[in-house]
Amino acid sequence: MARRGPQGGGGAKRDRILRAAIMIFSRKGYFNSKISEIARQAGVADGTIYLYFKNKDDLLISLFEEKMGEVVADVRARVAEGGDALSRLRIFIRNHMDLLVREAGLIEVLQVELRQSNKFMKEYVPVKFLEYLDIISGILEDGQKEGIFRRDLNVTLARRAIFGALDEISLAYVLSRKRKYDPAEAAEEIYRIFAAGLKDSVPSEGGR
Amino acid sequence: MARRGPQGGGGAKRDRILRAAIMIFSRKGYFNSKISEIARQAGVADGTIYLYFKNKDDLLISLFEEKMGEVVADVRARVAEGGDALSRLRIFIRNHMDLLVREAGLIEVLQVELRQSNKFMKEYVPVKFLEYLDIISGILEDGQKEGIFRRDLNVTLARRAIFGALDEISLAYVLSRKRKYDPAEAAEEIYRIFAAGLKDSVPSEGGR
DNA sequence: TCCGATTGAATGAACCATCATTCACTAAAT
DNA sequence: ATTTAGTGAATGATGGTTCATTCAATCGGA
Repeated sequence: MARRGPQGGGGAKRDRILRAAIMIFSRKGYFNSKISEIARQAGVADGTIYLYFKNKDDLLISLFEEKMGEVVADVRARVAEGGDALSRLRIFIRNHMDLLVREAGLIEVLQVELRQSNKFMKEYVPVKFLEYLDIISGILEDGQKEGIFRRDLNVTLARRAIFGALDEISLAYVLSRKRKYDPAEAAEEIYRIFAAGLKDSVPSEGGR
Repeated sequence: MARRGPQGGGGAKRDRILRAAIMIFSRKGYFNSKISEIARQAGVADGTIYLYFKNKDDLLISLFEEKMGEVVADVRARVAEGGDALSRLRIFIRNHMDLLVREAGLIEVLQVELRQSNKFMKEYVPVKFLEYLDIISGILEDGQKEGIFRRDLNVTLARRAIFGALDEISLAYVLSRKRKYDPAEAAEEIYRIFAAGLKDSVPSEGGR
């Protein structure tokens, strides 16, 4: 079970391959990336990759799960430092945007390939990604208990909205080479929108 | 210029192919869809596709531009019926969610392939998609003039946030076969969040 | 210490299935 | 008869995967 390469554990070579894959996948996308390119980038032979990964798909999945796992563990720790739900929401948002700088390649792969993957990996469930979303749910539910957020807020929907907003802004950032805005400022603006949006309510049969 | 098939204009056969492509692309994704499958689905021979489209990429791009063009024109008309910025925002959001039902396949293709396309079509700029985003900007700017939305709102960021939220929720809807929520209700919840979020502000050094 | 044997990681050329694309041909229309 | 739409089998390129072989490290007997 869970045997995954010559040494069995997390070898340096395995990690070199994973890093190379992030680099190549993020540049060209999964389908346009060749195993031989990844091998070259990692400084190993084509065949070596198959000592550590079952096939090309497995390489992508391992990348999703392992790297995303690190990200999730990291955010959890950071968010735990926050006080009330509002400040924790802010930390979460801020952290997400900071990831763009720290882990640009990884984020780029996740953003583009995670969607695609549903189409060609029928069996795969992105566990770690769901955990990431659960962190948001947790904050929202706590906020309701604390009386900060609306009680009738649909948490499932709201967490998706928050993630979607962050994701889309990250995407725009990553794609435009111009870097039109600063991630930290963006985080603050997004925080303001949601902090106000989750808190108060607006007449349901609104404007004219 | 813009010659694109035997009849030159929008033939019925051309449209059959486009519709078949939406169907197949939405099921398997661009790279896993075979021209021969699309041909079979459309009831034409493989070669016929090349009478109407330059190549596989061109088929995808045409699909983006033409179908998205129809969508944009349609939303523009609907939004124009609204009164103030708030009610127009609500119409826009509601319309987006309704599209999920009316144009499920198309939406699915756009959501998944638009991101990918940046990686392998270096020259392609998704004009119609940007127009869609511009509709949101327009609403937001009007809202500022009307004194409904914060003057210091970063419109570029906010429109991305709104689109991102909608897009992510649509994605969840499309992917989960369970249909956990109703698009109309989802639209209302999203509207409430943003209506409140764009309007009021929250102390910038919040929390604690 | 030295040397042959054994082990398993690493290699990369070759294999072969998969499609996108082409084009010689047929059918229909004018 | 000539032109144009449509066909679908054949072609050629591509690239994931395999596996026979090489190489280095470790081991044990003298």
